[in-house]
Amino acid sequence: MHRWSKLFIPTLREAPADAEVASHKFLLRAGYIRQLGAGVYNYLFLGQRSLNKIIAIVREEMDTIAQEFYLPGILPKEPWAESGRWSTIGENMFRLKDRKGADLCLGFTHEEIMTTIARGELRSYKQLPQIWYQIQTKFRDEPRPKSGLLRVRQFIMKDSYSFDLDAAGLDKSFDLHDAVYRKIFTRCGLNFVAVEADSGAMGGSQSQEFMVFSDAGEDLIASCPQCGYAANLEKATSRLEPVTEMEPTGDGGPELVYTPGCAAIADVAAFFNISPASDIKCVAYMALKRGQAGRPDAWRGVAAFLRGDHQVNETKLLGATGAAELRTMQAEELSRYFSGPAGYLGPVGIDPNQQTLDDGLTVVVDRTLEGRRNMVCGANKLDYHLRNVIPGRDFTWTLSADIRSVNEGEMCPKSACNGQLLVGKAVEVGHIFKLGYKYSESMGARVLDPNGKEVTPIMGSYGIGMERILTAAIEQANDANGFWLPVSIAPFTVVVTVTNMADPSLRKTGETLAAELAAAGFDVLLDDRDERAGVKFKDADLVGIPYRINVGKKTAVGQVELVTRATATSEDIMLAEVLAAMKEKVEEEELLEASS
RNA sequence: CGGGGAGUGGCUCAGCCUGGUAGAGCACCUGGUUCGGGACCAGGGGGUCGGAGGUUCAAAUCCUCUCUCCCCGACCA
Repeated sequence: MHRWSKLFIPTLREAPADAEVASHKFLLRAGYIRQLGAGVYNYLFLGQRSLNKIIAIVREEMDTIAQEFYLPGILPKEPWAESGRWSTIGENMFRLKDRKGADLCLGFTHEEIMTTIARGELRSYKQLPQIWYQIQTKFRDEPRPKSGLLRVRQFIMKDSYSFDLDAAGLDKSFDLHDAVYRKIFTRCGLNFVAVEADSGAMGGSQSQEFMVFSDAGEDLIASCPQCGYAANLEKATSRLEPVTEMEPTGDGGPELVYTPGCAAIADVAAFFNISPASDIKCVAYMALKRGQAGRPDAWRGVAAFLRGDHQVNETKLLGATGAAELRTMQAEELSRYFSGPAGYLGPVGIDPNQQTLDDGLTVVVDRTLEGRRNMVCGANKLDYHLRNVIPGRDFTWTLSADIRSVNEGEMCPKSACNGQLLVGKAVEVGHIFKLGYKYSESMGARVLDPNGKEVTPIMGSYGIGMERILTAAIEQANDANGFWLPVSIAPFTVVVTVTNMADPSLRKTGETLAAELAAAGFDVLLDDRDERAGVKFKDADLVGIPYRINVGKKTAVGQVELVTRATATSEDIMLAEVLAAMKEKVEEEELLEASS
């Protein structure tokens, strides 16, 4: 049992002006955390207590499929140089030098380090599979830390790594993680969804994120309410309604039309009286091509063409082109690749590269343009557009790919489903993905297979952000007065609020009740502060404890109030029945979690 | 890195435009009265106004530089 009067729980009546999102405000107001710097926080008593519970759940579940390690947070340069990431990660890695001048960095993720262990020790297929994990502090010099604990520069991560003999083995390790992650998030009371995610330009065949819907989230998720399809917008696809094509004019060939002042899609659509879906828009990028085999990096022009009512998805475009980075073209670059001004760029008359990211202009068209007819596009000439343009007949491209973001309301991509997609913001709490051979290959991890042949183990990498779990839990369960956590991760299960400590009988009843609850195994906080009842109620509502027992006037008739924070409901209960009632409450909650 | 905003007791903020040597509410300490939804009265402690430089008789206030934090974007294995 803990006594509030002896604890450091610095609640705030008002949220600091810096806090914007709900979880940030409440973590501060409830005395869970205090800020030390941008994206760097002190975790105080309640915050640490909750995190410890989260960690315990993660550890307990991970132990069913993996072995816990603990790797250093301060790391030498060499493994990173071998994998190539010392140079590709860039500014997000905290770097430092030791007294001898040797390069070091702070742990950002541990693929390289785990791989050094694997290559040093694993010799035979008989030793596979291996799944190794750790729960450890990670350091990332984020360009923009934000939203309290949501995006920080130091955080606690459960990261695991699997080593398998072949792809089938990796599938199994991946599926084990999928199942365990679902258990973990369920036990933490999160209302989560598993979504398909982009696996990045660096190989990797499958990637899945675990998301909790919240407006504080930084990712956009497309989901189908009918069939359960869900994907990160970076990956999501959809089916489109058929488009009514325009009738050709004149001889049906491209026709130059004077369109003064019509640089924006809306202007063009209005001028021709067409839907933006019949217009072709152009977004011009410079793409960074990584130099192969010691050759230097180079910026190459990329023109993306897609429907006027669609938006380029830069993650998809990165994947389609294999570029390392994208940025939009600047005026002087536009004039190098195009003859016309911005607003009048079009695909007709352009000579696309044969090879992606070669010297000239790489032309990428969105798949939805293929098969379309009689479209309108810029004429690469100020104040002129072309109509009757047919992709394939009137222009060609370097490659055609899905490079657009789906929009809410489009049809679910599953052919058997006719649901309409929803798009919502979400917080990423976990990510599992199949790495492939990138690290094992580059760093020389090898084992002998049953035939005595040397083979490279295939890897997977899996992460959970501890603070993200806490943050997401708060985001999904708060009101004007505070928040409530699931019993499993709350710092305390129940707070016993003695409404008036000056009354010896109330004090004694509260003490006895709290002791009984503690003896029965509940995490009990006794609010024995010499404060007015109103102050105690406000604090109790604020700090995330799911249940409260008010020891007040009704003790005269042998009763206390049991308040359920989530529903803000109160029931009068005989003192003798409190233990049973609390057990019932907690069991109900666990059942609810288990069935979700 | 681009754009915007903010740094004044622990918190929320006023004062700045138009220089004259710092205030309110909450919090804190003491005493008293209260005691079921952030009480009241009285007394009290606490601030080199983010930092450096400059202008001036005089700077929280004007000027220059700088640091930090927040928001939008870029970015985010």
